[in-house]
Amino acid sequence: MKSAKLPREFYTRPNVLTVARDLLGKLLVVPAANGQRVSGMIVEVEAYRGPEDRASHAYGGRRTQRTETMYGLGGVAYVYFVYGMYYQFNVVSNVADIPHAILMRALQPVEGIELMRERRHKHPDHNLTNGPGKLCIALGIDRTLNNADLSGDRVWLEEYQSVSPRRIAKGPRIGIDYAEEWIYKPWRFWIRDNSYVSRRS
DNA sequence: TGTCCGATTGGT
DNA sequence: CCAATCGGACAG
Repeated sequence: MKSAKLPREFYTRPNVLTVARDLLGKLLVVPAANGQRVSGMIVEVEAYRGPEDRASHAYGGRRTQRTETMYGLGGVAYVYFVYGMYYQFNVVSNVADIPHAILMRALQPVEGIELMRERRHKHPDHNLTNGPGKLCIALGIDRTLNNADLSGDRVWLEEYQSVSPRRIAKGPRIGIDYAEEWIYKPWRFWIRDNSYVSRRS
């Protein structure tokens, strides 16, 4: 079957948890410099629901140079830099001025695996894209892709595999110990038993 | 401008 | 368990 980029309407839906779950099984594609497709199936995500979500960068309506991307119309990439060395790739959802976003936490490599191995030097295949920082390295994602339109040709998502609700697991998000009561929201979703899901908690 | 700290990772 | 490593947010 022919793959098509997900339509704008996929991203602009109001419930960020629904959009997050629906991202599982989709293909994230980032062409390399030579045009070669490098891609992975999304197997783990986390939803961030600003402004009420204490874990979100947009908590309390915080609107700065960094968070501005999340206030745009759904269907763009929100890429930011953390811990002095890693990028994180998010998909912005909902309509303009509602700062919802979904973090890609893990992928299952699909295309361009040789290039991923080079970029993730010395790591075995199961460790190429099983974490939010790792998948950005493997796919060559950096801050130049911040605010990139997902209907454009620099980065996009496609239909790939359908995932039945039975196969979707959920639990608390990772690495947000500062988020008070929002720590416990089960807004992390992953494909059950998939060996590329990130391990840490 | 100064301080604090992070939506992580890899090595001890 | 902990260091690496530096930009963002915010106080002053």
